[in-house]
Amino acid sequence: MEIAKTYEPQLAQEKWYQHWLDKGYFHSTPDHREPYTIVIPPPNVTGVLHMGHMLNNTIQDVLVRRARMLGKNACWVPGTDHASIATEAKVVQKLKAEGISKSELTREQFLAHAFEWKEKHGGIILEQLKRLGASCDWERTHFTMDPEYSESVIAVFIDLFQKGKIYRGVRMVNWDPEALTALSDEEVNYKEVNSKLFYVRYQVLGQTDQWLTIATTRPETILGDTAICVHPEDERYRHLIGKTVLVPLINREIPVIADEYVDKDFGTGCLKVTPAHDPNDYELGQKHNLPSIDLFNDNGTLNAHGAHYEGKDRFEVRREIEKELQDKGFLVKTEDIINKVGFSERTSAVIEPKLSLQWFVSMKELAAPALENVMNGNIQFHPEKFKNTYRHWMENVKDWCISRQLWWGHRIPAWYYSDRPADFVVAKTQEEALVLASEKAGRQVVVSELRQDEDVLDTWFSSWLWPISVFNGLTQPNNPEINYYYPTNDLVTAPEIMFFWVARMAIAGYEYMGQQPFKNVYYTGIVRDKLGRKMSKSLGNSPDPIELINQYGADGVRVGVLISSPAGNDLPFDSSQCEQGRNFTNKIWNAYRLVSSWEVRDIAQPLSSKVAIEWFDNRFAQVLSEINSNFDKFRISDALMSTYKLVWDDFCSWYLEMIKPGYQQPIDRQTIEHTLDFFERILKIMHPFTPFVSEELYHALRERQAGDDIVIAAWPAVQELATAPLAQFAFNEKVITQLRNIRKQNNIATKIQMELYIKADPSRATDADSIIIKMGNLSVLAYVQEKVAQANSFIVDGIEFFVPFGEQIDLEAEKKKLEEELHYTKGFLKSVQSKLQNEKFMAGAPEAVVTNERNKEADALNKIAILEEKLKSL
RNA sequence: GGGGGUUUAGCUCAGCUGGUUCAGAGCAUCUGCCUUACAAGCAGAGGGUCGGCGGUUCGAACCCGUCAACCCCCA
Repeated sequence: MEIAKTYEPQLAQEKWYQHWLDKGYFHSTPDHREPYTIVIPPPNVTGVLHMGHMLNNTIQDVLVRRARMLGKNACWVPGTDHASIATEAKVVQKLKAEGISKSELTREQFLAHAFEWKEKHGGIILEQLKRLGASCDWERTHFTMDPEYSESVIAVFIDLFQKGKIYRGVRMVNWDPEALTALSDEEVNYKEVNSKLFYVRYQVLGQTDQWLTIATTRPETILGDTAICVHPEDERYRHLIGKTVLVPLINREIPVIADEYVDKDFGTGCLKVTPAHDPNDYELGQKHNLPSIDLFNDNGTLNAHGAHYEGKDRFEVRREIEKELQDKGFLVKTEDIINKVGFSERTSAVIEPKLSLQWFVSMKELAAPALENVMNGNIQFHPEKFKNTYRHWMENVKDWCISRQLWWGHRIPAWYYSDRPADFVVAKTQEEALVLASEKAGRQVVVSELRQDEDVLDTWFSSWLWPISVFNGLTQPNNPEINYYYPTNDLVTAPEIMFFWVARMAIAGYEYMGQQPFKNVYYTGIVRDKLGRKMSKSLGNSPDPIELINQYGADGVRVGVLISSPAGNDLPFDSSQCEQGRNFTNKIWNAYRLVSSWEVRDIAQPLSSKVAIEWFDNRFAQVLSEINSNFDKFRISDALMSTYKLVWDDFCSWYLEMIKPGYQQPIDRQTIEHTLDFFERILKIMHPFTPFVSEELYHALRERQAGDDIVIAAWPAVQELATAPLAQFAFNEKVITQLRNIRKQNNIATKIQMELYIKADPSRATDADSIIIKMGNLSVLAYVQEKVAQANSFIVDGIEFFVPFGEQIDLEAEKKKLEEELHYTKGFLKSVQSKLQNEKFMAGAPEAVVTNERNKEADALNKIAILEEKLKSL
């Protein structure tokens, strides 16, 4: 049968993925083997695959596939995250497009729409992962809002509340006036924008014409001022400390206070303090016991404190108040400045710092074991440098605001039984809440009085339980699965979510399992485009991974994203890398074409083949241990590069060429058997990187019994290494390269045979000379006592080689070449000798180093003698 | 403003305890080849004051100091 000249990946991909699924190879259940567990960083349920996922999941699949081949019980748990704010924003948008506004709907109606959306789009991303070849245990697919998962989230909330770790408090939060919710700090993007700095003067009370001028970018908040603050050592304002000034337009009296927080050099050195609308002002307000005046409604319009601006939008008020301040003589001047403003990641609305009643987790104590166990290495970070960042954050950890004013998510299990904020209980169900409320209130509370908190929990409050709850470790403690799979082995994720996810999983792991959730954390880099920009949907610079797979094959893309992606470093992605990956799959495909084309006969084995087999056997062992050690150190791209070179250079360029029979000649049985064995070993170590082509060729290579598939084949064992064949080959390689050079320089075609004379004792002859004869296409290889005149010559490891000149000779060129080499060697000798003549070197350097230098000197002297003699003879 | 990191070939990166791993790899480039597995290929070659300056040392890409550029995180 004719085999295609190029590898066509698509058929193999469908065929083998389905085969693996049919055989249940990815499904894991606890057994006697050592477990190897990875939980996927759950992508947003309605997301689609982007290049970041591609990189991240390829790495996980490589690790899982190798572990499986190493005989471990490999379990890769997939799933999706409900991603409360992102998903809710998408649903709101979709409804808006249909002319439905969220405010028209009840909570139940909205959730019905949301679930419908989730059913339609959820899981798309998981199907895409299958295209990539991800060997997840799909029977274990989880979703962070599955009933049992939700149960564990609520249980943890209740537990932490009972332990006093969850509290309700008024805090300054990032308020999104469009989505009408608080956001975590991580959901706010700060951008530089062009703003105006307004200089506004406040009259000092009791003085006829004394004014104090402040600078602000937010004049609309003037109505909420409750103090003016200056630096205590600022000579300009010292005399005003303790005095009272009047807020412009409304003439409210506020004090002038002093605090070192104020930057004397910014603006006028006077700061207006609006505790309700700025986090720093809030701190100042707390410190100085200032009242807070909240000016805004939730949607960003002004409330009754806004006086005659009540009901108008904050930005409209900014324009109007500028004019009024100007008209009434309060505006001194304005300046253009650039400042940083926070925007909502989801709605792009300008964030309004806002005081509100929210739920918090008190972090300090909870975080302690999670910090300690990363620092002491129980949890290892790869690369290690991220430990510093982690420590810095964990040592300064702040309380975690976990409430979100959304509907899509886990609803906070708090029940209020009156209008007083303190009158609530935390309970799993309404029935339990009723009992607790009655106890707490000291009276019989009735169901109609109970009102559940409207907020849902931050998404991360569910994903921090991921490694535990995918095995139902909280709802069914000590079940066989959690006991077997937990702690998991490796976590592969991006450094951006080190704090909101990795750190919090560690915290939950110690709090609820008394153990770390994973042993290693591998941080991937950010995928960037050629210009170094982060790949993002909004920039439109991210290629569609599925398109790439269609174009280059899944194996090609996997190699493409891994080939230059060291841990923790950004990956500058270019589709040419996928081309390199595709070429690699094609290379091994063609190696198979070659091997399969040979006719096998019972003939004698050529000596060169015997030597080649011995060499490759050892070479394989050598590279395999390199690959293993790179994997152990999580140096995935290095492991890939070693594999790539072993396949391409050692196996294809050297080994196959060495054993290749002449055109239309048969091959002997011994050699082909060894070759098939090598081929199989190579496919095995390729498998984690290129699962499809390796499975395809594994089956093409030999008849396989049912159940003999490479995906579950054993990873090759490391054999003992004989160094002699490797050294011999390295020597021959140099000789062959020199011969090729001579061919090239003298335009001698490959098919023309050459003669080679070696000036050395014939006892130096070895079986390996057959390799030189074959690869150099020599008619003669002979050992001689004297140098050969009229010949190209070269030196390898101190031995002279001669290739007699043919018809055309270029004496001048040969002479020039020798002179250059002589010049270089003399320079080298000089540097070595100057070292040896340096008394300080001789006194300070260790014996071994000195011996080395002496050897270098002797070698150089020898070489110079040979070169000089050769020059004379020309 | 605070913290962390990076700087080695055109690009992306290795380089272990300071010394024969004598500055390396892959890609790209150049030259010659359609040699019967593969032009998605083969063979060969060129290319770097290891960011600058100063120091320690017999010896520095590696240790110390300093300056510079870039990146990330937090505020």
